[in-house]
Amino acid sequence: MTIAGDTPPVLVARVVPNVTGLDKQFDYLVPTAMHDRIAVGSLVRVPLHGRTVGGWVVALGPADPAVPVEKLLPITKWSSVGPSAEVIALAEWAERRWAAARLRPFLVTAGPPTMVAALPRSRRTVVAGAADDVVAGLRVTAPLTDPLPMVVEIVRRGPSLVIHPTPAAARAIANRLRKAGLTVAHMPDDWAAAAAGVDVVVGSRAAVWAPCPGLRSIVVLDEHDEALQEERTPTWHARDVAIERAARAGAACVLVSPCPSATAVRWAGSRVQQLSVSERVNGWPFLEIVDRSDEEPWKRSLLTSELIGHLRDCSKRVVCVINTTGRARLLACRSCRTLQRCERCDAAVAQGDDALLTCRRCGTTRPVVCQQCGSSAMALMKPGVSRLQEELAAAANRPVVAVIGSTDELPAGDVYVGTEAVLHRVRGVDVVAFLDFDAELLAPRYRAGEQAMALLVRAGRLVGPRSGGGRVLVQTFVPNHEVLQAARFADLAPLAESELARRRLLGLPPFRALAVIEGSGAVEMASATGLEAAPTATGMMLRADSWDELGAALLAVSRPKGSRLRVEVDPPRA
DNA sequence: CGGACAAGCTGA
DNA sequence: CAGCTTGTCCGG
Repeated sequence: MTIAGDTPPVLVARVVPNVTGLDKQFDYLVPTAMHDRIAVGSLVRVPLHGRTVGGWVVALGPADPAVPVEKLLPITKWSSVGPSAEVIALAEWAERRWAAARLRPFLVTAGPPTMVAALPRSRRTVVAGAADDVVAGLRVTAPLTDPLPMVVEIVRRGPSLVIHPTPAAARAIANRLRKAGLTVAHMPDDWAAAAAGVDVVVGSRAAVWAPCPGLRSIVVLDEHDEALQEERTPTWHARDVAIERAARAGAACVLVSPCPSATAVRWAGSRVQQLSVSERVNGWPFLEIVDRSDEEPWKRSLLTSELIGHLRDCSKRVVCVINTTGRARLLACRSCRTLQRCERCDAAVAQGDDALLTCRRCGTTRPVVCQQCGSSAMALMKPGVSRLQEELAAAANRPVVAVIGSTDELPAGDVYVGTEAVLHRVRGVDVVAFLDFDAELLAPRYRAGEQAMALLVRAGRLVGPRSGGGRVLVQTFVPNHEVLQAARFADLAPLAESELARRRLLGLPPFRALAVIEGSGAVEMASATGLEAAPTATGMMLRADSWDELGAALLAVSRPKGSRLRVEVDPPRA
């Protein structure tokens, strides 16, 4: 028999330690003195295995009758305000959605970058009006549409999260919203201000986890951009988190893109807002399609006369994009015409910047000598950036800068050549030329079409509107490809429809769920899930009817011990 | 993760 | 059998 007041109520906190590699949760006693400070989400310090570690409270409640209270240790210290209980629940959803089997990475992303002892005063100025709620759904813009008026209109209707894939663009949007008279928290630096309450919280993908009390809408700009997905596992995607978070909060999710992903199109259904025809046409750059299919096969060159015309016009700044690095990806002997292959594993050899022939499969290297006849004269069947720099410079009669994926300062120049990464590094360009666009368009990835379209959008933003003389030049053997036709006529609706039909037919997202498992033990783990599995070049591909089913199956199997496995749900490179 | 502890190998 | 490495287990 217990007498009320005799023993204080026992409050127990479930804590996720902030320790990498320790994917477990532990229960601790909440000392009476901390009852008013500790909430779900709080950052605390707890004793663990003889040391003190930081962690997050993810649940609070009475003691579990099955576990004697005497076994529990008390929380050492309250450290900081943390994510709200809603965000903790969202993280638990994401843990399953991306089969993470750990909460920590989501909590790190959602939490404050430095400890927050107390929240500042709320700076919210807008008052949510129930009558004029934001319409959730997809807004299809054009590459050159300024999204700010739309964002301001949405933000004025209640507390909002605005996500942009690029940190620099997010910062610029934050500044412009401030100028528009709104109170803004820019993530991650203004975490405490966001938690206290502002009109709008702005940031790149991690900001989808930001605190935002009274959340009314989430706007995801450039929804198609792959930078919205985390590249490390768990490979969570800010668009999918935004959709779930808004649904849970009863807020409106607004996805904005000139080239929405199939996922966005399917999610939106009939809730799609299009621009007017004139806004569309003016917002898309001029696309110049160079049809290479009637070239004589033996004369095929990546330097078409259309491209040379632009290169020789010294008033134009030109960026050439080719997704082959080094000097060549494929070579043939000029005297005996043998395709050069690896002497050890038979794969085709490539020529890097060092000029040696290297096997891209097994790494074997040899000097430039034909395996068949010993000649050293090679035809470059698939030339790369280094070789094209020389060819382009000769054709242009002016210097050409090769941009090889580094973070160094970009040398000044008027003509550049590089992989698609060059599109992130230059500005003020008149012409972007895709030398071999078919490598993007027809790439063996199920999202190749939308990825190719995203490149056209990026290029279009670099060159500006057709009225300013900007050009996106595309060299292709498939000029009638639906992606090119959609961009050319600034009308993506037919493309979206056929893309969805194809995805449905082939059982691909957003209709079914995909994951890849890579590393040793991949085959065993894949079969243990009981899901539909197929081998890929580097591992196993799994498929399920829904993300729920996929996540549950992946979490249910224990990883074979000693295996070094990497599980990617919704793999970014599939 | 990081400490504790057990099992396995080596040299005297 | 001390001294060392390697592997497995566990934490509230």
